[in-house]
Order: sequence, then structure tokens, then C-alpha cells
Amino acid sequence: MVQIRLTNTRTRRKEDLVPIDPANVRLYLCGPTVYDRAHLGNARPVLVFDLLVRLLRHEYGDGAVTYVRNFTDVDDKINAEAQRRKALGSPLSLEALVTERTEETIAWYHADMDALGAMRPDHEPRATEYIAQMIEMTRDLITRGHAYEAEGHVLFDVRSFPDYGKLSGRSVDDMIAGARVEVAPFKRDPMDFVLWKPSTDDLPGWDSPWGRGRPGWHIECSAMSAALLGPHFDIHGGGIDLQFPHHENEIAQSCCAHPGAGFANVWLHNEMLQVEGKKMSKSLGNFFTVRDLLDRGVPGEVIRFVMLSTHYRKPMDWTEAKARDAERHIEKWFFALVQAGYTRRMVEILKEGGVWTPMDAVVDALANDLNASGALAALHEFDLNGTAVQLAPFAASLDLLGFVSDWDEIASIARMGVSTVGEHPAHDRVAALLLDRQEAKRVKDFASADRIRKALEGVGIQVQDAPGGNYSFTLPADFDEAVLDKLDL
RNA sequence: GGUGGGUUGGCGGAGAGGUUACGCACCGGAUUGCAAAUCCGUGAAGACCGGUUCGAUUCCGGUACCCACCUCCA
Repeated sequence: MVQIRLTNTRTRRKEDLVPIDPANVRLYLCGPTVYDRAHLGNARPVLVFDLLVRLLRHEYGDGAVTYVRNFTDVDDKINAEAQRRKALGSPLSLEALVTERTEETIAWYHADMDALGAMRPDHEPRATEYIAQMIEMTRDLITRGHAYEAEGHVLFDVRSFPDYGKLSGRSVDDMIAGARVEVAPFKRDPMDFVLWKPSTDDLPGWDSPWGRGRPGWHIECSAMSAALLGPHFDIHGGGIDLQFPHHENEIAQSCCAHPGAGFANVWLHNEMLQVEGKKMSKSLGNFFTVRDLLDRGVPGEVIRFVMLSTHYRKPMDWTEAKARDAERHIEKWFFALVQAGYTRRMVEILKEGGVWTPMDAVVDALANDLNASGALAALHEFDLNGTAVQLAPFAASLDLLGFVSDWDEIASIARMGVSTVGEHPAHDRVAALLLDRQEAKRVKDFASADRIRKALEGVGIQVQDAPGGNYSFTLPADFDEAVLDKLDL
């Protein structure tokens, strides 16, 4: 058994993970607000937690982990989209349009995260399914003196919770001093935040003791984690941008509603994603979704590789160079496995044979605060020349890291049929030119042979000789056949 | 202004108080008609200034620079 160590934001230290109940390790990840396609940054916490869950299942057993990730389906951006569709003349009700939008977004999210090899959580609660629990928790917080009603709103009283600000290392007084936000006049303290707010007739709403309204953002995670994991569980996480205010407010709500329970033992936060050294933003033109990358032909395994190559607590820079590098490694690894005879059936046989054990170096690296980069380094050092049995530790490591969703598909990812790209119309003409080259090589006219190859390389066609007088070539995906007419041969 | 984090070889990127990270690139060798690919191997670092220590890139303090959060963006 390997001791798993994680950096706990709450204590700012790397600590041994000691599960509350080793037979049921419980995690909660703050999931997406389902108003649009997931961008690349959204994928990072999902992959971090996916890796963590895989490691926990490996160490504690498949059935000994409960992983919850919510969908936030109450949100102004969702309402705005629903209202836009209504304005465009949709016959559906506003509630139906909201549901339509969230359903389609959730389906996209599932498809995109599946493509990255991220396992579905055990529970994926939606905020709209837990409104009753949120109302109950809000009422409870009022009863206990931690919340108050004002002008149709219910607000959490931060001064009633002395530990407020502890997670993010802020004091309420400091934050007020530097605050740039306009403060609603009915707040007792500028830092008080909304548990419940009123809805107008043109917005979704639910009946409550405080009138028709909707919940504040933070209360959903407190209510859903308590409902599915209990008031005290092991690990809670998300992007570092959620540390404040979202997680701070969750702690305040949950700890005040369940005094003495403890809430989450370990807080795990991943750093942000950048693109080519800059923050990803629509205004810089470097904003893209996971689907954009997949549609461009970047395999999910490659995206996963790049994500795992930087430690989760450091800012990660997505670059084209990294994607190319990752693709070469993935292809090389899968190629070696295909050559060793790896298929779904082969993996079953290896598992039955008791040799399906990941490399110690990989498990040790992951156990050390999810050092995925270190795990990849261990994989680089593995000798890929061997039989299926000899490669089993390597393959099981790839499996643990979540790189393989279907062993019968690895051949296509390794691009085994390198010589052609689909049914490109230029294929036969290029093949004819290369036949000339083969003839030139046969009669030792190397000058002509090299001229043909150089000419083809000049228009982007890579030609490689292989043993036995064979050759292969690769046509660029966007190859324009017309350039063949202008070749200088 | 407040809070948190970072600064490693040409580039990317880890761990560890003393022993090769690793990958890419480069260079040398093997192989090849030549390329490509592959295999083997060499070299190359720790922002700056102090302190602790027998010894620090790794711990502590300061300086500079960078980033994030403080705005319902993961």
C-alpha cells in the first residue's frame, strides 16, 4: 500500500491522506455551469480529479471511492440564453427553454470529457434537483443565527463565522479595505453573500418561505455535498479561482449548518490554464473549447498527455509545440503496444494471468501529490522492445493514467497505416511519381531519385524509405493537388 | 491596496539538504546510396543578495520580476 500525499490548500502543506473511512473515500468536485461548451480550462480540474480517483480506486479498491461532481444549472447566463430563444419566437416556456439549454450543454460536456478519457463520476447532481435541500439549509442557517432576511434576499452573516477567510488567508477587514464591489445597502456587512434572492416573473424561480426566488451560487454545493457525501468527507476541489469566494462561502455555510462535522478534510486546487503564454480569453483570440481541439484532429489522449505533463498546482501553458510533442509520444507508445499484440482480449488475458500491475515508479509519482509529470518520465524510461507480458507494467501504467479507453482502438490512434491519408484524390498521382523514383533507385540513378523526393517535400509530402525497397508517404490533410502540376522534375 | 503562488540547462518540465530527473532540440556514434525513422552516448541549470549547515538549486530572510484571486471565469 502506497501512502498518498496531497497538498492541502487549507493547511498549505503536503499531507498524508488519511481517509475518514477507507472503505468509502469521498470526493466532491465543483462542476461546470452548463451554459455553453466546456473550454480547455474547464478540462483541467476534471482531469486532475479523474487521475486522483483512478489512483484512489487503485489503492483502496474500485468500490471504495465515491466521486461527486455537480452541474450548476441555475445561472444568469443560462437564463439569458433561454430569454434570447424566447425572444426569437420559440413557442416553449421559459422553464422548458432553460431545460433545453442545460440538457444540450450537459450532453456536450459528457461527450467532450469522455473523449479525454475522464470517467463519469458516481453522482452528477444538478442544482435544480436539490432546491428543497438548499431551502432547508438556508432556513436552518437563519434559525442558527448565521443568516438573515432583507428585502426578499437571504444573506449569510460572515461576522457570525469567526473562521471566515481562513481557507484563502484573508481577513474580512482586509477584504473590505480593498473591495472594489458596490455593496447592496441592505447588507449588514459588505462581505455578506446571498443564499437566496428573489426572481422576477420573467426568470425561473421556486417558491420559498421568502417568496418566489432562486438560490445563490454557493449554497448548491453545500447542500449537494451534504446530501450525497454527508457533512464530513475527504476531498473537495476545483480551480484555484474558486478558492475565494466560492469555497470560502461553502465552508461558512456547511460548517455553520453542521457544527462540529468538519466538512472537507482536504482542499485541492488546480492552477489556471494559459494558451501560448497568455491567459485564455475571447478578446485575445486564443479562446477555444475542448471540442474545437477534437474537431481539429487533436486526439483526446494528446490533450490528456499535455494536461498531465504539468503539475496541477502550477499554471499550465497550452502550446501547439506541446501538442505535437505529446502526439509523437502517444503514437510511439501505442505503436509499440500494437506490435506486441495488444488488444482488448490480450489485456483480459494479461489480467487473468496476474501480470497487470502498473509500474512502482508511476504509482509512487502519482501518490506524491499527483506528480503526473514524474509518472510520464517513468514511462519514457521503459524499454518498449518486448513481449506483451514484458510490456504489461507499461500498459497497466497507461491504463492507470487513463490513456486507454478501448484497447481495440489503439491501432487507429497510433496511425498504423502511415502510407496514406484516406482517399485523397492526389494519392495515385503521388504514387506514380514515387514509382518513377523506385525505378531510378533500382538503376542507381540517385540524383533523379533525390530530385523527386526533394520536389515532393517542397510541397509538403514527406517520403520515407523502408526496409525491403518499400516506401511510405504522408499527404498533408489540406493538400492541394494543383501544386503537383508545377513540380520541377 | 490586500491575499496566495511562481522564477530550474537552448526550450518544456519534476523530485530530492549531499548521488543521472525526464522529454524536445543540439552534438558524437551505429544504421542508411543519401534523407527520414530507429538505437547508443556526451554536454548543458537552478532570478539576485544574505543567513542556517560540513554541504543548498532544495530550508529561512530580503530584493527584483512574473502570475492569479479580491468581479457567480475551472
